[in-house]
Parts: sequence; structure tokens; C-alpha cells
Amino acid sequence: MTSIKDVAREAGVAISTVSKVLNNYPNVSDETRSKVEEAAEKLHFVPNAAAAALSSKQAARLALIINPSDKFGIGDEINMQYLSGAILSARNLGLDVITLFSGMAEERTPEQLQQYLLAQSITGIVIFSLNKEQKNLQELIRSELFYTVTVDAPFINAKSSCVSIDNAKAQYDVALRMISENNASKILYIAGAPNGYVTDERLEGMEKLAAEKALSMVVADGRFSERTARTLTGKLAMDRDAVVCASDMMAMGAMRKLTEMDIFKPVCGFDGLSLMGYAGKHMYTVRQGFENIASEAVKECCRLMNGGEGRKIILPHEVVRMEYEDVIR
Amino acid sequence: MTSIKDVAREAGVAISTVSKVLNNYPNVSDETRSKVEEAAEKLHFVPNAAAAALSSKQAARLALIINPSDKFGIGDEINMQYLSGAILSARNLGLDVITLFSGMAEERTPEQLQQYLLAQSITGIVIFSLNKEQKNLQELIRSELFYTVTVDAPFINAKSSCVSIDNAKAQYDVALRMISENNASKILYIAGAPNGYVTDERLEGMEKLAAEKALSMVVADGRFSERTARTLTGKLAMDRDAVVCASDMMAMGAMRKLTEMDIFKPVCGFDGLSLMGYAGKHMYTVRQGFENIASEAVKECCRLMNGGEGRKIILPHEVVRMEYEDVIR
DNA sequence: TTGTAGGCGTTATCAT
DNA sequence: ATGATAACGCCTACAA
Repeated sequence: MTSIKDVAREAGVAISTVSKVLNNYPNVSDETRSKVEEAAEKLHFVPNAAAAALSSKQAARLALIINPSDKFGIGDEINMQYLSGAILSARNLGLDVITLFSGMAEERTPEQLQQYLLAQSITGIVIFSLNKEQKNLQELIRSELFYTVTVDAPFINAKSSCVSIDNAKAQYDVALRMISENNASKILYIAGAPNGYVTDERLEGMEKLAAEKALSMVVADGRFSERTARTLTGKLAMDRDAVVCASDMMAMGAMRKLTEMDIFKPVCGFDGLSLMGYAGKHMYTVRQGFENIASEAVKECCRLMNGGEGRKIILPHEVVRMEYEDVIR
Repeated sequence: MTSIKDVAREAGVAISTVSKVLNNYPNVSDETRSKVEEAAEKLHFVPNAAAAALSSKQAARLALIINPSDKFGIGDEINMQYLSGAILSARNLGLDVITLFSGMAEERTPEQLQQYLLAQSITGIVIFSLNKEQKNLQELIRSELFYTVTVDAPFINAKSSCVSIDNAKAQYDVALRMISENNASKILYIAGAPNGYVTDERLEGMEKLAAEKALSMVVADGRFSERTARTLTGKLAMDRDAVVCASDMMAMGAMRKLTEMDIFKPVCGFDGLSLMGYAGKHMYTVRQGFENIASEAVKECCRLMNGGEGRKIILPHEVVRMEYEDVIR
């Protein structure tokens, strides 16, 4: 492993000079600079990240914490996009990244978690889909020991920002679209889980729509569960015109139940999962740009690390209809 | 950040003594040991990974390279499980991990890739679902600069092992099960992509079955594409008794086409995606334990790093039928 | 059994 | 503009 020392010898200069060249410091003659660059090139020099980190040149490390819902399955599409967007963005910003699953975070005490992250030289954390039950992570955010960015959870302080789409607006938009096209006025709204921060926001959007359009609305707690949504649909959808669901998985459950009952009522979802294309019912849903969200979250974390203030970032969403032909490859 | 120095002061011993205790060296009195352990506990001491790495105690770093097929979608379930299994396993072994997407690897020259990995102090690499077109990664393996483990690709040398299920056997097993239950003798086999290493193995298993059971078999190249499988089914399935697909996505395409044509023929897939539960046709498929595979791959990489020989590891598979009730939550 | 001291590869401060 | 040199936190002979 060739080190800065070898480069210095090869170029016939001091170690510190090499360091200056490598880090683009001023006060280095062009001549010396090119000499050093040549030597580095020739020896295939690669700076040692660990050593650089040790000597205070903290190449900031980010921890990405993703939240696989229960076991794995259809919804992982979302996490994969989060990861992809975040990792790519981090590389562009020259940030080192480690990936963690939220389980690892909640399994240990807040202190252990902190220490672990410190030991890993973590300076920033991006948490995807934090929910109200993850107390450890929340405490971590509040401790302000690290710069944190939460996706879909409203935590803001001096060292933390949050990013998400406008969930209320999105829920309003997608429901409005479906209701208008189908002349529906009696709605079953299957909400998300009480422990989800987006649940309230989406419900709020729905209530606004109901008020504006004088809709009759029944609200049920679907817990983001396909099975629960299916049951609820069986019980509550009979006298309704349409079913609005706070997630695609629940929309799938609702639609399936309706099909089983051999009646058709329009259903809409939320997230834009490919799975929706398989339903064959042209359901409207909200497409969130997960990769973009993750990318922005990482950038925001970077901004915080550079002294920026914590803030709330709202990203765009889009109402779409998922067709089989569009989702298959 | 509390360091080994603080622990030493707190325990009233020398730094080196603390180090010895922490690294389980012999020749430390029980008394001193417990004194140090107490101090470490009290101060929430966690060794600094970067520093440890610097001073020859190379806490090996692993790079996980995952291969998102084209864009994101249903199949990401697999990659998430790979990631989860690998990250968990790595943590248990005390390995540091970075996650990369294969795109990043193929975008740069082999040299750039090497340099990047060296700069990151990577010593081991686990590559999931490598295919024949990824020349950069293949060159990386052959260079023997790093210890590598490939999943589902047959690369073995002094510093690399491979792990996978027995694809031939698995294809044989699942097809046999379906064929027996349906008394099928004229088969359409929709194979995977020519650039996939598992494609040939699975075909081989299928050919063995065809020979043994004297089946009439038509083989088509489905390229692991749902759309292609759909087209092929339309063209070739008419006079067949059953359709065997080398992937679940293709099985979905085949089944959908058959449904559209309003005829029923048994179809089986390969992988065990949750999506199969939504088909409502009780298709057989092969469940691979992706988490377990990833976990074993990481362990194997660790073994290589400790001087083990490169080898081939075969993990178990299981023929299952995916039911809606089993996959939903 | 315990402590001392040198070194890992960089960066940063301060002379020169 | 350049070069010594002291950290950074830890490991490891080697000395006591």
C-alpha cells in the first residue's frame, strides 16, 4: 500500500507538501504541485480514508437507517429506492455511508446506540420512515449528538431537518381525482397506523376534502395492513361509493375484497408501488419519488453538517394510475 | 469522544493494559481486567474503528455489491433480504460494511474501481447476482486484490468463493412437483437470460427431468422478462400441458397471458417472491433463503480473509406454493 | 503482570 | 512556498 510518504520521496518534497497538494491548499507553487501530482499518479497513490479520518480530517460518515416493515415483501421496493438515492447522492458529495436496519437501533439501549455510532465516526444520520414507537431513534435525534434528517417524520431542531412530500395535499389530490371521475360522495377512508407520522397528515387531507365536497366519510384504522384493509372493506364498504386507502398495500386488500364480493367500487392507494399495476383495476395512487426524496435527505444532512439550520423540506408528488403495461419489464 | 486513554486513567492503569484487556490478551490479572472493564463500562467506551484499523488491527471492511435489475420494482424484495442478511451477519462478525450498487462499479474503469475500493480500505467483497456482462467486477475478482464471494455466479480462485443453491436440482424439483400433480408431459420451458449464470444450470436441471420423464419440451429464452414470457406463452403454450419458468416474474407473465387467453395450464416459477401470492393460482416456486444465503456469503468471505481456500458452497432450497393468505400482512 | 515507547497514514500548526 | 513535527486513537514489541 503506497502512502503519502512514498509520494513525498518520489517527488522529492516533504510529506506536508504532498498533503497540501492533495487537499488543494493554496500556497503551493505550480511546479511543486505538478511534481507531486505526477508522483502520486505514477505510484497509484490512494489516500487512506481511515488515517485521514483519524487526524481530524473527518470525512463525514453518514448512517442510513431503513425500516423494513415487519418481514420483507412487496414494500421493499420503497426501501431499495431510498437506499439507491441516498447512496448515490452521498457518493457525489464525498460522504462515506453505512447502512443500518432500524431493528439494530431499537434492540439496544440509547447509550449503546450512541456509542456505536460514535465508534463508527458517524456524524450524520438519515432515518427513513421513522414511526412513533421507535423511541431510541427519537431520543437520538433529540440528543443533538448527530446531525439527523428524518424522512416522513416531523423532527426539527438545531441539528435536524425533515423531508417528505405534502402528505395532506397528496391524499387530498388523489382522492379528489378518483372521486370526481366516479361521482362518489360516500367514502370509506382506510387510514394508516396510529404509530405512523404520516397517518395524521393524510387523514387531515382527507377531512379537508370531505368538508369541501360535503362528502359522507367513514374513517377506519387500517394499520397499513393489507389484511386489515380487506376485513374493513368487507364490513364497511357496502353502502359506500368508493374506498380511499392511505397505502397501496391496503388498496390491494380492499380491491381484492371487493372483487371477492363481486362488486365494483373505485379504490385508490398511496405510494406508487409496482404491485398496483397487477391489480388490473387502474387504481389511482400517489407516486412519491423515493430516490429523489432520499437524495434530498442526504443533501440536507450535508447542509446541516455545514452549519445550516434545521428545517422542513417538502418535495413534489404526483397522482398516477398504475397500469400493468407500465410496471412490467 | 471517550478514548482508551480516558479508560486507562479511570482504571488507574496504562493504556497498553487497557488495550490488552479489550482485545482479550492473556497475561492480565483478573483484578486488573475487571477494573478496566468497569472503567470502560462506566465511560461508555467504544473503540474508534478508524484508529484501530490504522494500527494494523485491520477491522476488515466488506463491500456489498447489489445488482438492482434495471429499474426498481417487485424484485427488490430479494435485494433487501440479501442486504439484511449480509449486514446482520457482518455485524456479528465485527466487520465493517459498505453497500454499493453494481451500477457504480460498471460505470468506472477497472482501475478506478480498484482505487476506490482500496481507498475505502476494503478487503473483502460480496457480489450478489453477478451476470456475464459485468466485466469490471469479473476482472476485479480475477485480480485477486480482494477476497471476493459471488452469489449465483461460479467464480472460484485462491481468494474467491461462490455460494448459491443447487439451481439445477431446484429447477428439477419444482418442475417435477408441478408436472406430477398435473400429469403434464408437454412442457414449455421459459429460460432465463443468456447473460445469467444460473440460466444454464436451471436449464440443465430441466433437461435432466425431461430426459428422465420422457417429456416433450420446448425451450424459449425469456430473458427473465415478464413481458417476454407473456409473449412467448401466447405463441408457444397452446399445445403444451404446462409452463415452467426460470423466474417468478416470468411465471406471472405466463400466467397472465394464459388467463387472458382464457385457458388454464399449470405454471411454476422460481425465487419465492411475495408477488406470487397475488396470482391466485397457487403456483409452485422455489424458495431460496436469501437472507441465509447472504449471511453465509459474508461468513465465507470472512473465512477467506482468514486464509481459507476458495470453494463452492451449496445451500438448501425448498419447493413451496405461495398463497395470498401467507404473503399478506 | 504491567508499563514504555514507537509506529500506522494523515492533517495542521508553526517555523523557516 | 516549503518543511519539521505534534497530534489523532490504537496496537504491539519490548523493557521493567
